[in-house]
Order: sequence, then C-alpha cells, then structure tokens
Amino acid sequence: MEIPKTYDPKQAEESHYARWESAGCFKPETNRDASAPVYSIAIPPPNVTGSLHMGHALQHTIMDVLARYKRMQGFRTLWLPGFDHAGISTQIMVERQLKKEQGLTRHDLGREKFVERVWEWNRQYGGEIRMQMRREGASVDWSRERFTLDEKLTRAVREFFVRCYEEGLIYHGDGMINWCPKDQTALSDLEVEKESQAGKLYYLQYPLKGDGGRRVTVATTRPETMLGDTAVAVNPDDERYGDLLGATLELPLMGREIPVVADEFVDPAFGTGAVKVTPAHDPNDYAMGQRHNLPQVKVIDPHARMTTEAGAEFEGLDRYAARELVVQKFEELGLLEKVVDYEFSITKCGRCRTVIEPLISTQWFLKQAELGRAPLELMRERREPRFVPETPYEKVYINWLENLHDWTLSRQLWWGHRIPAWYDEEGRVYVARTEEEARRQAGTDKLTQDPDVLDTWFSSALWPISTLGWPDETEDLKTFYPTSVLVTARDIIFLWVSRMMMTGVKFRGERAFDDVYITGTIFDKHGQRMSKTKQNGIDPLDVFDKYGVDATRLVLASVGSTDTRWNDNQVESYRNFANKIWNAARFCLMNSEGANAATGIGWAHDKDLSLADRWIRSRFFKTTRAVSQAIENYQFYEAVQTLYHFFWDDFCDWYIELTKAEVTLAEDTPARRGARSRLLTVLEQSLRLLHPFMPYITEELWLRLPGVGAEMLHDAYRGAEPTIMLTSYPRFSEKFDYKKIDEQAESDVQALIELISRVRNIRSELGIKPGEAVSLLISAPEEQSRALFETQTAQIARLTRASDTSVGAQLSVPRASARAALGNGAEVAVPLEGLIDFAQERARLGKEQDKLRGEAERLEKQLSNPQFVERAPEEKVSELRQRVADIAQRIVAIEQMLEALAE
RNA sequence: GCCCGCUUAGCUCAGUGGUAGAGCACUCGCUUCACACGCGAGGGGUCAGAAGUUCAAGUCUUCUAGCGGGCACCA
Repeated sequence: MEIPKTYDPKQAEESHYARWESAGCFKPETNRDASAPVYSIAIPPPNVTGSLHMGHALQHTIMDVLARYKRMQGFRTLWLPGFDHAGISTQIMVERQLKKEQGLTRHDLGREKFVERVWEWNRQYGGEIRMQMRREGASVDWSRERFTLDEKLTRAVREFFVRCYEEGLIYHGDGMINWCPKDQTALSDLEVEKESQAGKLYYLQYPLKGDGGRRVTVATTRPETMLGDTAVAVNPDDERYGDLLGATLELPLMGREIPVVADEFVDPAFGTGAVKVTPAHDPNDYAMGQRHNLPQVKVIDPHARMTTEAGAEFEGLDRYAARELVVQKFEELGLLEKVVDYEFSITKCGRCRTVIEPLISTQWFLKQAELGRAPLELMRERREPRFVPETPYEKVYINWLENLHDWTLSRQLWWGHRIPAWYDEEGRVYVARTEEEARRQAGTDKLTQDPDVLDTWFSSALWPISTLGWPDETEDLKTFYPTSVLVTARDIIFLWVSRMMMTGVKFRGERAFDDVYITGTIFDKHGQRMSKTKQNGIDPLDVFDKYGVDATRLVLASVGSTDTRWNDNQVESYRNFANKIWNAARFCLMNSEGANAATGIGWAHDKDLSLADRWIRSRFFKTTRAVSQAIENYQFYEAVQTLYHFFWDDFCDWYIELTKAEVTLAEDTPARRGARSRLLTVLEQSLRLLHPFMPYITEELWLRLPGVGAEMLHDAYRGAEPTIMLTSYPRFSEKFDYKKIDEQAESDVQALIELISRVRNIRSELGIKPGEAVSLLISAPEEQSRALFETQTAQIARLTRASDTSVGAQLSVPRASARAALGNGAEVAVPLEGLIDFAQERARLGKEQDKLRGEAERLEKQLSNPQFVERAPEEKVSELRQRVADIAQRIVAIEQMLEALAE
C-alpha cells in the first residue's frame, strides 16, 4: 500500500463528513438499542449573520468531543443544530447593506419587503455557517436543524407569551427603559453596556423662590435634562438643607416652580448633597418621582432631540447641542457655579454603541423575578445545574437570580417574533395564540396587531424545549429533555443560561440541562480580545487550512475553560502529532502483511505476549481509564495530554521500537504475524481513543487497517456501515479488566528504559559517533533483573546500537569504561579502550553523584525528623526509606567506579 | 463600594498537601531501513512577595503588590 510520508489533512477532511452524514451516523435513530442511555446537547444557536469565529470553534469542539465519546459508548446521542434570528443585529446588518447597495432605508422598502429581504440574507449566510460546521467535523443531526423563527418555534414563543400574560407575569404598560436613539428601539438591561468616560460635572444654581437671592446648587453630568426637572432632592438627615424641606425653587430657564423633597436615595457626601430630579429621563429619578408623586416632563424625544416641552429655544435641538446652550445660558445668568472634570460611566447600545437615552415608554414587560424563583430554589436545594468550572460561575448565576428586574420584552424592530397582542379600535388589548382567538375574545375582527417584535432572547429562552417540539408532547421532548450539557461562553449566563432554566423549570418542571460548561475566552497573542473592529481575529478556517482540523481541535479542547492567548506554535505541535500518528500507522501498514487488526493481541492470551506487549497493554488500559475519567469530568486538557504522551512516548518511542525487530522479520513466520497483529491492534484501539478529538485522521487510518469491518461496531450500531465513529470506545472496568494492568511489566520496562537511556547518555556525553558500535557489560546481582536483561539483550543492543551485550551477576569491567549505576544494584559499563578521557568520565560520574547526594541529603533530613516518621502515613515513610536505600546503593556504586578510574 | 479570578521555565499553559511538569523556543549530536512536522542527549524555575497552619505548602489561611473580570453606584 502506497502511503505518503506526510499527512495531508485536507484529503481526509474532504472524504469522510459527507459519508458519515448520509449514512445517518449523526442521528440518534442509528442506535438500535431500545434501552440505550440518552445523551443530548442543544447547540447554542449561532447568529446567521457573519461567520463562525474561534469562540464557536471552541464550543463546537467541546460539544463534538462529548457527543462522539458518548456515541461510541452506545448512548442514544443527539446533538441538535440550529440558528438564531438575532433580531437586532441581523436587522442592522441588512439595513446597512440596503443603504450601501441601494441607498434605501427599511421604511422606503416597507415592512413586508424588508422582512423578505432579511429572509433572503439568512438563506445566503446560513449556508456558509453550515459549511463551516461540517468542516469542523461537528457531528450534529442536520435532520433536526431548527431556526428560532420556524413556524413550530414561533408557536412555542406564543405559547410562552400567552401563558405568562394569563398568569400576570407579562404586562403592558409604562416604564423607564433603555432607548437607542439610532436603532429606534427599546433594549433590555442586558443589551446595553457601561463604559467609563471622561466628562464634566456641572454645578448649577437654582434660586429659592421669594427668598432674597438664596440658591441651591445641584451637580449634574447632563445639564440639558434640567429642562425636565420637577424637584430637587436632599437627604432627610442632611442638616445643611433641613430648613429647605418643602421649600419651592424656581427652575431657571423654565420658570417652573419645583419643590425640595427629602429622599433616602440621596448621598449627602456626593456633589453638593442636593440632586436635581428628572423623572422622565433618568431611572433613579423616575423611581424618586414615583415615591414623591412628581410630574414627568418629557423634554427629550426618541431621536434624542429636545421636545416642545423643553421650550421654544430648545425644541428640535440635539441633546448635546442643548447641553451647551443650557450651560451657556446658566453662565449668562450667573447661575453656573463651576465645571469640573469628572470621570463617569455612560450606557451605550450593545450593538451600535450609540449613547442610550433612558425614556419613559409604553412597552411589554416580564416579571422576571417571579420566573427566576424556581431555578434559584433548584440551585439552592439540589445544586442544579452543575456549573463547570464551578467557581466563579455558580455564584455569578445565583447572584443574578437573586437580583432580577423586570425584562423589557418589546422591540421596535421588524425582524423577529411579532408580539401576539391585538388592539381594537378603542385601544383595548387582546393577547392570544392566534389572530382568530383574539377576534373571538374581542368579538370583532377589526383588530390591529401590535407592530413590535419580541427580544431575541425571548425565543432563545425556549431553545432546549422548543427545538424538541414543545408545546407538543413529542417523542423527542420525552426522550431528550433535559439535555445533558450546555456548552457556552460566560457572557450569556444571564441573557440565556438563566432564562432557559426559567422556562425549562416552568414548563417541564425540571432543569434544562444537567451541566453547564463555560468555555474560556481566546485572546490574541497580546492578550487583547479578538474583535472585528480591531481586526485581530483569527479565522478558524485559516487555521484549518494551515494546520488541519484535527490539530486545531486538539488545541481548542486543551483550551477548554481557561482564558488563553492564541498561539500558532501550539497548533503546529499538534499538527506534528497528527503527522506522528500518520507515520506510526504508515509503519504498521507497511508491515501488515499476514496481520489483522481484529484478532491480534486479543488482550487476553498472556502466554503469547512478550514483555513489551504486556507493558503496552497495561499502559493502554491506564490511558483508557485516565482519558475517560478526564472527559467525564470535563478535563479536556488532561485527556489530550494523556493521549498525546501515550501515543507518542509509549507507543511510538518504545513499543514500536521494542517490537520492531520481530515485526520486520524477513520471513513470514507465526511470530511475525503475531507481532504484526498485536501492533495493529494497539494502533486500532488507540485510534478509537483518539477519535472524539481527531475524527478525520482516525477515520482515514482506521478504514485502511486490515481486518476492520462492521463486526467491530458497537452492539447498538449493528448493521451500520463500518466507521470508527460507531465502534465502541475502549473502556476499563475495575472489575473485569484489572488483570490487564500489569505493574510488574511496567516496572520491568521502566528498568529497561533506564538502562537504555543511561547508555545513550554515555554515548552522547562522551561523543561516541552514532555509527560506532559499542559493547555493553551489564552486571545485575539480583536474579530477577538479571533475568529481565538477559531476555531483552536483543532489544537493548538494538536501541543502544551495541554490537554485543553480556549480562552477569558481577562482570569484571575494564578500567577504561564509562559506567552508570542502575536500580536494584545493577550497573552497566561501556568499555571504551582508547576512546575514553578519564578526567572527563570522572567529571561525568562526579556530577551524577552530586545530584544523588543532594537528593539523599534532603531525604535523610526528612527521615531523621521524628515528627515525620511518627505522623506521616506509614507507606509514605517506607517509600522514602526505599528511595534512600536505592540512592545510597547507587552512590556507593559510583564511588567504586570513581576509584577504578583513579590514577 | 461589594464580589471573584489570575500571577509556575524565554513564550503559551498543566499541576487542589508528599521527589516542580508539557509543548514551543534554546544547546549538542544524527540523511539510525514510519516520521527532519523526525531521532537521541542536554541546559533552564528561591512556583509574584510576606507571614501563618502542617511532620510536610506551588497546592490550605491571612495580608501586600501587579494584572484581569463581574455586580452596584456614579445626581
């Protein structure tokens, strides 16, 4: 079989996904075992706009590793894909495109045509993301793909809305909301961002009515809002203002009379201790206004321009122009006390970065605090869901649920779920699942539907249940809910995670997911957040092209839940690992004549197994156990490291090398066939272990192995096409497989490795050319190690490039030898007559002895501490004693070697 | 203001009480019949600092410094 020397990831990436997909490998129905346990994940639906970034690739890798792992274990596995309509951001992008290409606004087009255009956009970009996900190898069930605006999901949204309305959780009314003057819509508290900014604090003086010239000074960052002031508030305990309570001030520029009120909210230590109150344009002032029954004077309109109520001089002015004019007028009137530099935080629209204008507006609201109560109890009583990592996310989640505010649901947009509310000609509202139902309620068909749409996150909140068919009691819903894990980024714990828990608990009576895995953030190499505006993002597709999907997945799995700076070196090293796998398989395949991956080692017939076989089997099962535990505990870095070192160090560096002589025998003997088959079996099993992380290369190689076939599939997938993804994942059972862990074989091979390494060290340090053969004299006074070395002389000779190797209890060693002390009193000598520099060799041994003495000193100090001997566990103490004895023995051995070298 | 996280080899990061690790980078030697995306051998860390608990601390506690994050407030 011709196999290229270097692995080409593209070839494998193009070969397998379509086959897996068309064979139905991703569908849970492929699992024929009716009693199979269930594993399910609902993907965080990406926005259709734009393309996938590294954060998506990270989440998808984690989910795919879990899905493939569970699938191979025989779980009925569903990873459900889908997309989010992402109301505001999608609408903004299409509007931008419309402006750029045709110079039109959405209003020029009209609602219907505009929405049709957004659908068109979705069809175009959705395809791109599907392509990217296929490239990633994501084993999602495309037949169950969902979109938040699908008819069925829309039904779920209406059901959610109507039920909450009927229960009084949703209401229609006035409230102080975040308004984006550019996007012309209300926003929830979670869709706005605080930003700190350098600005000014203006000290304005308001004259007291009637009293000869007395003034009260208020401090403000927004002088233009004074036009809407309807009071000044002071703290009731503030003695400076005690006599002013109930007094009346004359509001400059407006001439309006406003009262001085007392309110606990006011902090006497801040500013002047007197606060101007603008109930119509500030959330805190709004609340104060309600407490004191103050009028609300709206002076700023939805375009952030001043209204008629702001007065003729200001009407129509932009808020910032009005600010300058107000300040100028105060200065002219001598009422501007001072202006100081001041850093404050400003609220901006999360999408367009426009400064938010708090406005009183009629909107739909959800009493989130009531919906949040059940999830909070679930967390407190049963600690569900389980957050990974637990800190800090569990606390973050709890804190959020404890402080819930009403959620502004309505958006003045066109792209999204239309609010299921209709108004009759008198303005009475009817909330219903359908227009017909609303008509029946109203007793008329002259109804107008509310023009607004719902916050995108309202439909997202239903994702785990709506995608499975809710409100219908579908088989999928019964089978796959609650989902097993949610894998997502930390910035949407409030926006999304908590809300899915609310709807899940409300409508299904239980958690939406068992676990919540929060991924880390990937920064650029300077530690900066990747962003489009900074143009410092790394496109996953570019990395796939450069290093291959499998290598990239290993990096992403290793990143897991830690924040990391992106580093190409890391990908390169895993690319090299993929190549290592490729070449190890290449070696096995080049030597596979007469062999079979299916029957080889059998893992059982001990009498046929060499020391190396027993050793690799033991290493393999320890690896299997460690990797499974790591995946179960979401310790992906640990899993990857374990696999990497097992494959590279144990399998390639030692097993292949130790068995090479037998595997490459010229004659086709039973011994050669057996060795080859065992080698193939280890490879085949290793590929299975690697498959969840590296789906492409493992499939590519697995299919080439002689002897693989449909009979190797997991019982649950009987009858399916042969593919590694449906084989059973190797497992280690403490009860049945404990005999496969062979500590004797492990310590024997460890001794062998030490011997070989010491000889190689001698060769290297003494500058003996690689081509130059040496002789080895191995003295092993203990029977057992002597037997070990005797049976392994061929391997020892091969790996140290020795021409002859003698083993004995106590061999006499020529003075001109380089020597090394080994365990169990053994030692190895390399006679080097004429090649050895005595001084250099003494120095080498001296260095080794110093190292050992340092360690012995430390250990003896510890052992001589009676407290340690008394209080430390006995096994610790005896372990230490044994080590000290071993080191002492080696020190003595080296001492003798040095004496023999003495002039 | 409250809460939280991080600080380990030049770089990116593992390591939740018992001999300080990996990859990359670095040094030396190798066209050794799977692989130079490789093989072999090396060098490199007072685990941010201080105090404490413990027989034993990178690991637990407290404090300090630097960096980062979340929440509240910001008139």
